Amino acid sequence: MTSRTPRPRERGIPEATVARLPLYLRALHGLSERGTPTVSSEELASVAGVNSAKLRKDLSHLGSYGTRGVGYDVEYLIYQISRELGLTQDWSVAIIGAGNLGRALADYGGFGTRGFRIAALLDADPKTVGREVAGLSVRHIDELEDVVSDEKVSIGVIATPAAAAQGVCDRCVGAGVGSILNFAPVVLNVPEHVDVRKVDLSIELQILAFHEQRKAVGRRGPGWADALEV
Amino acid sequence: MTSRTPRPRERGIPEATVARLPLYLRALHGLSERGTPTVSSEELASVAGVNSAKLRKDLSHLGSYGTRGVGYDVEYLIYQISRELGLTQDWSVAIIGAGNLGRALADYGGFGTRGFRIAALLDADPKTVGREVAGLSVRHIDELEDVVSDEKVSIGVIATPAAAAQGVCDRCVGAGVGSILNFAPVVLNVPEHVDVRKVDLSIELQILAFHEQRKAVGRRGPGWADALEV
DNA sequence: ACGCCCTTGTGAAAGCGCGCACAAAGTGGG
DNA sequence: CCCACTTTGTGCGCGCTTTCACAAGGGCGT
Ligand SMILES: NC(=O)c1ccc[n+]([C@@H]2O[C@H](COP(=O)([O-])OP(=O)(O)OC[C@H]3O[C@@H](n4cnc5c(N)ncnc54)[C@H](O)[C@@H]3O)[C@@H](O)[C@H]2O)c1
Ligand SMILES: NC(=O)c1ccc[n+]([C@@H]2O[C@H](COP(=O)([O-])OP(=O)(O)OC[C@H]3O[C@@H](n4cnc5c(N)ncnc54)[C@H](O)[C@@H]3O)[C@@H](O)[C@H]2O)c1
Repeated sequence: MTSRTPRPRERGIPEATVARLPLYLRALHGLSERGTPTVSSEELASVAGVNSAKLRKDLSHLGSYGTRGVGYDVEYLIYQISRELGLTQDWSVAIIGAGNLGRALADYGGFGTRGFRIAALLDADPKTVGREVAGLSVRHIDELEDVVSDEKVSIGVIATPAAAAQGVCDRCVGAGVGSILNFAPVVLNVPEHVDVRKVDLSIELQILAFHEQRKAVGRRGPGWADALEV
Repeated sequence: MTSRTPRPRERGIPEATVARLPLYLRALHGLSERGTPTVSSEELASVAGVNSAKLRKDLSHLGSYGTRGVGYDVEYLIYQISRELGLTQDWSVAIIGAGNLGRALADYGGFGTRGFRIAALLDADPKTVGREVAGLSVRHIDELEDVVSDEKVSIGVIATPAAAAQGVCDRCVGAGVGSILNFAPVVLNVPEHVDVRKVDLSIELQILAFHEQRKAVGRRGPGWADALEV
């Protein structure tokens, strides 16, 4: 019981922690640019918008990289978090669907800054294929398998209409893509070993609407909705 | 104990449930379009990609809208969830920042379909102001307060560069906006009564990279990283 | 009218995540 | 060298979330 765990980083960082590490990383880069050499958990937590105890516990999952009485060395912590997240290597990303969203993503500078390289932008529409976007020529969707294989693409970003998303997803998986970021408003079915994350604007707005309505009901006085009930 | 709760919907639906209701709603709309009259928790859960027990517990927070032995009436459930989320009324949304992302959002049809109306698209750049996007003329950021007040905007979408986001956010809050959807990679500080949700591409990619790296380590055999440790 | 079968709604248990509060550990001053 | 001060790393309890498992409830066939 008192025997300390031999490995600081056993196996498996809590998912909630993983989701916050990029947040810390962003905050640390901000500090780094301002030349700050060290930072306390209190300060860093404040910048990242989280509780300081949570921050410390999160970081403790990577190892003991802080110095008691001092704080964390900014550069060293950036390196450790980056390594843990796998950002010390480059990742090739393919964006499928060169519509409004796909083009905005491709054109977005912030992508490349963290080691993500846009290997290709693909589309099915002949009128869109060949078009130049952000220094990339839009390629035809049938080149997907070649692109994934040649460019070692491991992350696919789906920005096609909802109806086409599952089909595109299947092709990505078949070609060897291991992770998918889905913008289309559908639930994608994938094999066990493939990770999917979704971004859904509409869902976010609906959640905001719910809370907004709650506030409105509060102002109006509770109980008004009873008139609608049977 | 056996006395049934007088109110089916006491007060406060769990946040995790609220976040899934839009998912169910989307699935139900799909079923509705296909003319399906009723659906069981098992089927609906499958379409929405969740566990059926979780679905039933989620729905039970709104009331007892199912029929044992049969399932849920699709249209009725759509209405109940919509009402709970506050989608039976319209919400005015202002998009601030008419760059790549802001224009893509404004041009996105799926926005309006769930009762969200884009009241205005604003920008600070004189070259962008006046430009026509998706039937809207881009207005100057200084009109923000007027727009919010005149159009009863309660939700603000921030699509400006990170450096401008907090300032824009403050102006939104000052003008009376109660909810903010933030695309800029910064943590926004807002008063207690304002809700903020964020969408961050870069974070999503980093989370995917983490898992991708894990898979790679697994294939390569564990323990290889020890060589880097002191 | 009755009983079978299906599905809901929900206790209960297990799991996970959060944050308090504090001991341990390292720094710097005298 | 020692002591006071600062900050980390974490044990612990609490509340939220998920999942199981099943009793209660309702339709439908006979
Ligand atoms: N634009 C937004 O702000 C926004 C917001 C939320 C969600 N979305 C979702 O993102 C997706 C894309 O949105 P958008 O506004 O860019 O749509 P869009 O219609 O502008 O672009 C879709 C593109 O996908 C291409 N495409 C269609 N089928 C394809 C296939 N099988 N393979 C490859 N490409 C194919 C089309 O040719 C088109 O260029 C949609 O699912 C939409 O619901 C968009
Ligand atoms: N494009 C993407 O795919 C993407 C992805 C992830 C995150 N983001 C983030 O979304 C935001 C917008 O991205 P983008 O690609 O559209 O950038 P962009 O540079 O194309 O557009 C930003 C727009 O905001 C306007 N602006 C600047 N200051 C303003 C102010 N004070 N008030 C009003 N408008 C102002 C600019 O004039 C410009 O039109 C950025 O913070 C970016 O980091 C974008």
